[in-house]
Amino acid sequence: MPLNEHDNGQVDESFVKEKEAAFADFIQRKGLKTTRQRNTIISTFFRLRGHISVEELLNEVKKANPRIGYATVYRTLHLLVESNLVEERRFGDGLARYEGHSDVEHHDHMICLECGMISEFFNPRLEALQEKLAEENNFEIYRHRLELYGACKDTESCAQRKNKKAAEAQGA
Amino acid sequence: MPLNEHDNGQVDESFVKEKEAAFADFIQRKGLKTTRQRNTIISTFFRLRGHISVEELLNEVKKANPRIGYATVYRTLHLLVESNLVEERRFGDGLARYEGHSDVEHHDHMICLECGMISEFFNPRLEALQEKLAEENNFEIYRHRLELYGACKDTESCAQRKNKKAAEAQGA
DNA sequence: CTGGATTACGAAAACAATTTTCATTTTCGA
DNA sequence: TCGAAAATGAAAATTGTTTTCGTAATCCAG
Ligand SMILES: [Mn+2]
Ligand SMILES: [Mn+2]
Ligand SMILES: [Zn+2]
Ligand SMILES: [Zn+2]
Repeated sequence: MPLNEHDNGQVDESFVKEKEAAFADFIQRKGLKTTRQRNTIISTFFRLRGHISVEELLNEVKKANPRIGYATVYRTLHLLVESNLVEERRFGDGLARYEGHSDVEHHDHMICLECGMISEFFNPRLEALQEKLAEENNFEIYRHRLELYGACKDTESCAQRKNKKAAEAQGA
Repeated sequence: MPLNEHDNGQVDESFVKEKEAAFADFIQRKGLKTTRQRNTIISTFFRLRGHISVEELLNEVKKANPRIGYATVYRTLHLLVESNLVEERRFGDGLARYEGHSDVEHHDHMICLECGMISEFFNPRLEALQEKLAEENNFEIYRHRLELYGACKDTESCAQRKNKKAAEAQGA
């Protein structure tokens, strides 16, 4: 079951330019070198939406430059994470996913196990409660991850699909 | 109420017996066979505390029977998970960990990135709040995971160790 | 008790995601 | 422009886990 993003829509150019500049800055500060490949990769990455796997990214990158390989994509993603422009996610399907949108504002995820939809949410009370619990345990939080796995109850309901499956299993 | 990893106490025999019986039941119901190896593995597993990796378990198992191999340990752990006697966890270090204690009561985790300590907590308000947020998003939760990554602030403080490291990085 | 179909075992091979190696190319400051 | 340092890409290596396959153990019908 692929974790699909049901989100089309365009990314605006100024956003991409901003990220490219921030990455260039990071590269500079670290004394690394600007390369054609890295530029292609980050510019491609920030034009994509959602939670992108390495393979997805490489496929897109290859459209611009088919000679770019896995290693460089992996390496560049590590740099993006190190520069705080991108966050790595793992939703339990065995592959790393990367997201660079929503400006590194923290958020958590709900993952529909039926259709793969991933939605994001943020709730200050929830965050505060975590801090409170950490405090009580004499613990200092650097970061956290909260993932809700389940099914959407929307139109065409994934939750219903799940029930049907359960019923079939009974009958069998 | 954090049960921490460095807890040494003994596991009481009745607990182990109970789990062995429950597993035997499961094996029976599924029409599988009772084997010496599986018995060794589960009996070893339930005598261990904490969040056990496959390698840790295999090492212990080999003390009882050195001929048991990885494949059987993996296979038996899958059965334990399927039977709901054990839960699989992944705390981001790339390996699966298994826990069978605390009677499958749900709980979440705080992981100290300095000393590796894992403590467990449960808070009904936090759980309720998640349900409320799911409801608002028209989402049905099957399960969730919440992990707080950070540092303990106890004696000898891991948090302090972290600060020292940061200071050194500055100085360099 | 068996016989023998069924299931399990274990060593090794296969896998999948990711990292590393290494020969070659590119970058960039002196 | 030169050359040290860094980056690239193809391929090999690594890591955690799963599968294969020949052999062995289980267990129930007879
Ligand atoms: Mn997200
Ligand atoms: Mn736990
Ligand atoms: Zn859905
Ligand atoms: Zn600690």
